[in-house]
Amino acid sequence: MKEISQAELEVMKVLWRQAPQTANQVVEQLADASQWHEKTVKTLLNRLVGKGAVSFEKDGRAYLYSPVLQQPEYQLRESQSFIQRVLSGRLAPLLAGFAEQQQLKAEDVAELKQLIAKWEQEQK
Amino acid sequence: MKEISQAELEVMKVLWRQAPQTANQVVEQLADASQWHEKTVKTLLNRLVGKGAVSFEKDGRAYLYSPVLQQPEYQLRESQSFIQRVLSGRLAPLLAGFAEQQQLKAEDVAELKQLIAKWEQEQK
DNA sequence: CATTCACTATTACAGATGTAATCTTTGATA
DNA sequence: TATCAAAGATTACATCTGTAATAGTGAATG
Repeated sequence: MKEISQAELEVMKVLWRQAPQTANQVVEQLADASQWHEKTVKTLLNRLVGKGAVSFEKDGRAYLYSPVLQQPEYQLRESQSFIQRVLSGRLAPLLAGFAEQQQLKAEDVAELKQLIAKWEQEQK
Repeated sequence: MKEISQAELEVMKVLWRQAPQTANQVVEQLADASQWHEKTVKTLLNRLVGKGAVSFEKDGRAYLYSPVLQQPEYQLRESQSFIQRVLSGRLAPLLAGFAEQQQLKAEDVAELKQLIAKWEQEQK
């Protein structure tokens, strides 16, 4: 799988929220947030198909697009490469970055606690 | 400060380990690890100077290069942007992935606990 | 059935990036 | 002092990216 660019990632996010979707559905969602022209979004969709990250099936005149690459896999892969490349293999600086942004919500903390509990179970 | 590309980052890492260094010192360290031609490394150094991430002072015929952008700042900035761009501001999915791959280390968990403790302090 | 739309496919083009090669300058050497 | 060699500066060139515009095609409409 080829690398996915930043602009392409925004398109993937839309497809990850819901799939399949027509090009126009994707365009609409991105028009709000990003000011992108319809043609731009369609180019990005095409490139993603070329890269094997998105597939489509015909539905009459239009196509229905779906992600091939799934978000959890993408996030894991990118995180691992980011941690190696930028953080020299250490997760801690990333957590620190998170802390400084002060954007932890109660819900997140609960989730993190659960993760820790599970992890500690497995260590025994 | 402009973005630093992946190849440029490798040059920064060498300068972060030690500074100042001549172009040739940098070249030598990268020749081992990366197969880069001398000219390539010098181009990267130049681009980094152009981007304001590296400075130099003359030392006779050669230049001595030093990082302007420091590694901790770079790591923090990149981490925050990565958290937003790739993780949509949420840490849990990433950690879940790591846990699943048994890549979560005790050190990471300790850091995570601290993060949570700090958060809980702030809530009071 | 001919024409027009609405889609997709193809093409465009400038700036960034990877990866060097060539040009210019200047200190070192014969 | 004239020449050479090594540093940095400039130029090169294919890809990738961001951001569209234009061309082609088949389904819907008059």
